[in-house]
Amino acid sequence: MAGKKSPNGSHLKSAGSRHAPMREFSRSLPMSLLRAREAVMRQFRPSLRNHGLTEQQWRILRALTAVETIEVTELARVAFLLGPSLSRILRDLEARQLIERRTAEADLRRGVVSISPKGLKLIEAVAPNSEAIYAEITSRFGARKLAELQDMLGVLERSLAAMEVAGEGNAADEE
Amino acid sequence: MAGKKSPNGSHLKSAGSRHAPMREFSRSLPMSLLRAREAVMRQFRPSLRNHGLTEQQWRILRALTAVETIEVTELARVAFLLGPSLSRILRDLEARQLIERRTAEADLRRGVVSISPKGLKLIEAVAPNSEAIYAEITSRFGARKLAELQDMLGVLERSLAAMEVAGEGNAADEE
DNA sequence: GGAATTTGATTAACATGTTAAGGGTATCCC
DNA sequence: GGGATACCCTTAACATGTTAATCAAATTCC
Repeated sequence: MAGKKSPNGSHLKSAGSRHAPMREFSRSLPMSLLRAREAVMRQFRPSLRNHGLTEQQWRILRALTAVETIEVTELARVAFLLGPSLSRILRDLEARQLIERRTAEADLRRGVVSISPKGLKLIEAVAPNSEAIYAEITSRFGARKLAELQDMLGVLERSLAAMEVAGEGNAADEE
Repeated sequence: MAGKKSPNGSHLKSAGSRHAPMREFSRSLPMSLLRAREAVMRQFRPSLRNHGLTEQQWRILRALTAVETIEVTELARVAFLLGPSLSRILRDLEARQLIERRTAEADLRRGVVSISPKGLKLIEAVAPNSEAIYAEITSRFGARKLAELQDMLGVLERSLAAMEVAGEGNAADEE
């Protein structure tokens, strides 16, 4: 190892700082959620990468295995991707022949997507490994605690959904 | 509204599908964490945006207010950003004169960063609104439940940290 | 003390996140 | 029935995520 590592590489501010002691940064809810999610995804990424898939591409293919066909808008909702990201990814997945698309006869604006045989084959190659990793995570953290955590996340999500409109007229920061 | 909205825009697969009933996609842990975090960040982004800051830029400035100076590597750890992202953002923040940088005298490889007066002023302009939003979230979800949730996230994180090395030799997916 | 190695930071290249704008269809409604 | 409107999807533009490669500086080790 090069260089004697300084204790932590930073100098704390003197007590006489003129700022309120804001909530310790690393303990904020967004950071907690970000770190937890990253800790989880770090487990999956190598396996996906070995199969030439990104996390988002996997999400899409994975969602497609549950249905015969699905409209683009609905797919965006299910895979939790924004329209522009989805457009790009579908273009690439189609070029790789992992999915098939056509337009709805009844409404030419709508696109309809389905997974291809080649896509299915890929999913089947990756799924066992993913399942094993998921099982290991469940085992380490505890199945009951995992279910409890997901419940809480769901409640949090619904709690905040109510704020969407309520906090719209928040003076101070409007343009 | 245009077009009669189909029930859900997708057609479920027939019961005779040849695939195991993988865990319902939207209930996977990664998706739960992603949706929860997005629900939280959706509350903050508009305010940050009104001040010309992205989420990550805010994280960096926010972290800088807690210290007099900090080395780039340590900042990356605290703000939970990868080196390349941090490099780009620091370049931009420096161009906007929101931060100041120099190199460590003892080790010319290391960069040392601090927030500028202008950066501090910006933080002080944004912080009250962020605090108010955070307080509203806490109030809606419940302070006790929030603390409990963050505990669980911390435990999850540490549970998975142990997997990093253990699962390295996982046959099947190696190159 | 100098070659080999390690380290800190940046750059490169590609994929996605995010917001705004555009283009083609479909619906409203007069 | 045709202009206004709403909708679906895609492009555009810029910022970040992610991995690999690069470059300079510092260590190691002989």
